[in-house]
Amino acid sequence: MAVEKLPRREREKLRQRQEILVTALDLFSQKGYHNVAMHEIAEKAEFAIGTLYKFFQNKEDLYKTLILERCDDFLEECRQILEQPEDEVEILRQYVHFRSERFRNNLPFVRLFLAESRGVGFNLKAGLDDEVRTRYYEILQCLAAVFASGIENQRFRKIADPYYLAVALDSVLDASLLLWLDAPERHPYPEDPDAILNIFFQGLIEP
Amino acid sequence: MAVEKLPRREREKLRQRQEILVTALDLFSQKGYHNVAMHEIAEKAEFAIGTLYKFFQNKEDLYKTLILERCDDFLEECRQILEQPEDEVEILRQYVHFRSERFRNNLPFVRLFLAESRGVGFNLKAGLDDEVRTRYYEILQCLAAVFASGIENQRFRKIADPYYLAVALDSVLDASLLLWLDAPERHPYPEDPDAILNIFFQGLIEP
DNA sequence: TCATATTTTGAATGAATCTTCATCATCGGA
DNA sequence: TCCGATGATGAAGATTCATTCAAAATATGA
Repeated sequence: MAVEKLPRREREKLRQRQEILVTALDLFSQKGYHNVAMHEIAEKAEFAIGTLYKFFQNKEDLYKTLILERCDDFLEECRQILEQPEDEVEILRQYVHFRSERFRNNLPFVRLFLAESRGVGFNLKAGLDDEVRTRYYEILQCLAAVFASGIENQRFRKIADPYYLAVALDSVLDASLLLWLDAPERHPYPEDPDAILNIFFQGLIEP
Repeated sequence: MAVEKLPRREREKLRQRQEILVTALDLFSQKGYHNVAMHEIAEKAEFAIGTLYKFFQNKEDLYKTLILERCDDFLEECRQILEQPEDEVEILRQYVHFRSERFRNNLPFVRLFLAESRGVGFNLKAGLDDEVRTRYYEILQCLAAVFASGIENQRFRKIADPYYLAVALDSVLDASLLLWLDAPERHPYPEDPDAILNIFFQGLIEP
């Protein structure tokens, strides 16, 4: 985004802003919105409290910005994968792979994202979840389109509504990643996307 | 539990306690732990604040009691269904049916339960989630045992580890119920357990 | 180097709210 | 009916914490 073109002072400002956001993300995802005090963020980020208020109107604004900015990045990447003109199975594989990696490398964000997108994030008075969920639905729609296309050209059997399949895949994906997160020694990180996809691809009951 | 045997005064006390718990559950599930004040619970339950402290040590104790008591009831009911000496498919049907009904009839509790059991409930400083999750894992184990038994006697194909199948079924179940909760007009309440089970029973890809 | 503009700082403020406890109301037996 | 015990009450105390803003520090440019 042509960050280099900005005057030195402006670049410096952006860097500070990022530093605050990263620190805040860390703390929020560990302890939850209400268990993190502004002075804690300030201290850990090595700024004075007042400085936080130069960048963000208030605590809620800081939190919202944090979630929504990252949410947009994340969902844009999902969209790019899902809208490739590729073979449906291949797209699903890539999608599962991407989500897994994202999960592994952005744990702090993912924890908050899950809370907000699942509608069980009670952090803000006026739920942020609406905004996050609206965005999340768009991705589910993209994912549903992949299933629909697969059914259309008869690669998939129509075992359920495409949107419903999208929801199911996503929830299984998140659940299996949470499993790994909880007990990495017992549940290995799912390197192979097919381990997850097989649930959908292979029927459980003997034919 | 032989409630009738208690002296009148004791029964009266229990009733009040229940009333407080129900009111608190309602509020917590609507607004989240930190957005509910003790005076709010007191007012809505039509008691004085001091009275709440006759029954519970503090706010955290009230919340924990609330969750854990109901959690135990809920999980005990799950266990009874899962441990029947029945046909595996039939058990799964009953389980899905029971969970759906429980969801529909105990929305306030379910929202909190999901938040705590999924490890995205940031309410208490010293996470309640550990205690809820330990209990939840037990149920997943029971569910896994059903899958294992089905695989054992060749009713099911071994498409994945039983515990993993349990996690997958549960997450799809919750996701599809949340779908209904979000937009009942678009996503009808899943009356038929098979609508959910089919995802597992039928493979997606054309053989 | 100095005067001015800009940025950073963190102590002070004040609002929210958990918790306590002295006081008041109610009940049961004499 | 009266009295002591038990239970209920909610105002006041204590604490926590988001936010402000006057003052200090730093940067800019002449």
